[in-house]
Amino acid sequence: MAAAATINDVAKMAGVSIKTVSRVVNREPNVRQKTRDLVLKAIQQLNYKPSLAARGLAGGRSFLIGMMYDNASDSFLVDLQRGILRACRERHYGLALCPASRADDRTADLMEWVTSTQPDGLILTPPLSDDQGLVDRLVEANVTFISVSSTGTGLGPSVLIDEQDAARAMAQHLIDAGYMDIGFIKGPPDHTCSDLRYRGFEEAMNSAGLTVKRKWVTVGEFDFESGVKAAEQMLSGPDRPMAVFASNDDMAAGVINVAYRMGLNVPKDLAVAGFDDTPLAHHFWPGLSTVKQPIIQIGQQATEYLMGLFESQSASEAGDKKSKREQSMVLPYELVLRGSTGAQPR
Amino acid sequence: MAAAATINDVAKMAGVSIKTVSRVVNREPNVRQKTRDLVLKAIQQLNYKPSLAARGLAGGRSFLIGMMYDNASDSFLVDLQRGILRACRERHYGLALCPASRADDRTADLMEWVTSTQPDGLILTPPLSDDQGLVDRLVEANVTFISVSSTGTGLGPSVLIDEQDAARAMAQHLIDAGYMDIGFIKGPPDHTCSDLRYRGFEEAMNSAGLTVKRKWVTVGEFDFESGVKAAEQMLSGPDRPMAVFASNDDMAAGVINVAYRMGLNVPKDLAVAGFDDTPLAHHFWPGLSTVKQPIIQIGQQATEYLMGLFESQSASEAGDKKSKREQSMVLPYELVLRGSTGAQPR
DNA sequence: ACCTTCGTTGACAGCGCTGTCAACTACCAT
DNA sequence: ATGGTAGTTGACAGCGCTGTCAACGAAGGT
Repeated sequence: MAAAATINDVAKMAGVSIKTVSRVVNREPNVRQKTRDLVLKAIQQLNYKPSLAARGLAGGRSFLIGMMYDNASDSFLVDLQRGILRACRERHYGLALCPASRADDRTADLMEWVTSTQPDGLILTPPLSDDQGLVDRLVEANVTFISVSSTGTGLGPSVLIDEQDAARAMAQHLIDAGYMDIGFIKGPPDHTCSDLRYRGFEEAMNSAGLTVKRKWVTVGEFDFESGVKAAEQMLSGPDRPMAVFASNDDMAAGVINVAYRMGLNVPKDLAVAGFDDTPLAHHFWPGLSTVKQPIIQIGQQATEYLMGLFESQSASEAGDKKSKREQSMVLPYELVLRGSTGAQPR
Repeated sequence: MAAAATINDVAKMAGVSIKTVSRVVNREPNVRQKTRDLVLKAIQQLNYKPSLAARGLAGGRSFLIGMMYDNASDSFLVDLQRGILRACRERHYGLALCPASRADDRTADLMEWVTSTQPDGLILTPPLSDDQGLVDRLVEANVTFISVSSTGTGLGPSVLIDEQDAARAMAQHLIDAGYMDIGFIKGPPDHTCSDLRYRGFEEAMNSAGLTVKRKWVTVGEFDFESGVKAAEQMLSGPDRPMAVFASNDDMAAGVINVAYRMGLNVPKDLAVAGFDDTPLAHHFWPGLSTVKQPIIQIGQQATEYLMGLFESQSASEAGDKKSKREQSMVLPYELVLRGSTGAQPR
């Protein structure tokens, strides 16, 4: 393993003290431009990379971003990681993963992970970001965090899309395509997005003068099986909807699956729409119309925002914690229309 | 943030020196059982977790396992991470992710990541584990690594299933089910498993006295689109196979997709088999018959093996590097039979 | 000219741990 | 007893970096 250059080498080469190098690396103020250039040049020439371990040990920080997740879809996790890593790489941060356990006392487990890993900031994915108990403990432990794809509990900032508007737009698309009788499969109530997506659907229906039939609204678990179950229930009676809007793709896949089994043609006999644009969505025939969240971007932005948070926090220390809270960053979604709602064949 | 206990606290509580605590934490020999118990008790009571940063800095190690990947399927990545994390957690190691860039000089990029992150060990996933250029550079840089789900280049150990036998078994299943004319979609040639899977298929065909028709063997890219392309080609002529065995699920999904479009009933008109058991496989109707690799277990075992490697390496230092090489660990696969090959409906 | 203030820089301690090495304790064979 | 060996423990330096604080020089006010 090639011996990596240390801060000492850089200092010697630039003819300054190691402290000055440290200042340059950390973008601290009060370094003359000339000196800074000198140091930067030396850093480049030696291909110097600061040691996370040493920085962490000396500075009392870990240079780690934590990502806590549970139960999320694989593609969501991988894309989010991609975004986070992209942001981390520039600033020489590392990513520490924390999959939630299935243990009884999950919150305690997670908090133990936090205190033992000591990440400088934490990214929460749903449904953890909607877990009031967990969030309370995090605030109490003074951990800087941000949630993604969820409004969260109102106790931390978040990066997300306008879920309600996205659902409204998709429902509108169904209505525009001539589908009047539309069923809806909600997500589990512990995800705040479940409610928002439903409200968007409702909004579109109402403004089109259509009524939402109670018996065509069911609750699922965001997984394939619950989509199957919901569809079986919704499609079995003589009075069945012309379209089903599922709160996510996995459940929509379940609906399509049931439709096939019942010999229904999609989209002729039944239109189906999903949410999330998982790889699944375009592997189906016909392709599944869905809402695409810019997950990678969400991950990257959330990470950058998070870093800004704890860097400013340690600078000003006490004080304006509250001012930073409750802020959220809304990114644009994309309606992806495929064959399952009668759009172009793929 | 609750102040975490340090090694000093533990030492004081147990009435020993910090060095002894260190020995216990690191499972070093030559500590009396009585002393060890005393220390362990103190560790438990204080809920002491050693600081990765300090350990790394002092010991010249990073306590990080690196995971390098490129282009793998999301579910593979997430499951592998799960396994690795499981192994890491016990031993207080961290996981550092390194997604390969699309850059021209990918190898240089990866090596830079290695020298800057300094993981104690590296886990390579296909196709990186089959990249001779990369592996050579790793050996040269004296990095301890292991590959998963791939025989690799013969330069490092690996943890995997018997791909050839698995493919043989699946092909045998098709033959037993009465399918005689079977097409095959290979994976890309830079994955060693592509060849192995094909050989297993060939083996089964030959031993059943069936001939492999050249025009029914195509090469794909392990993605959905290439499955579509291969299927279109294979199924368009008047002389088409009764079954298609695709080297992975994504391509098999492409085949099923084309079958639907062409109005073919699966499995009546066309049986389809895949490989990997991605979530996709049971989201389709009918369910896709496939081979399940115990990915989580592979990740865990690979990690444990890897740790054993570099721990023994630093102990004996020079010497038997070669004896450890070329070893591989074979885990059992599972044939998952679903509707797409005429097995029970789901 | 003087003192003040601010911007710029470096000396130095120490973060929590491990490696080295020396000391000390058994215990065995002579 | 005597020496030798192996097992057990602790003192201490130092890993690469940052925080603190003090020193220095330049700019501005009187």
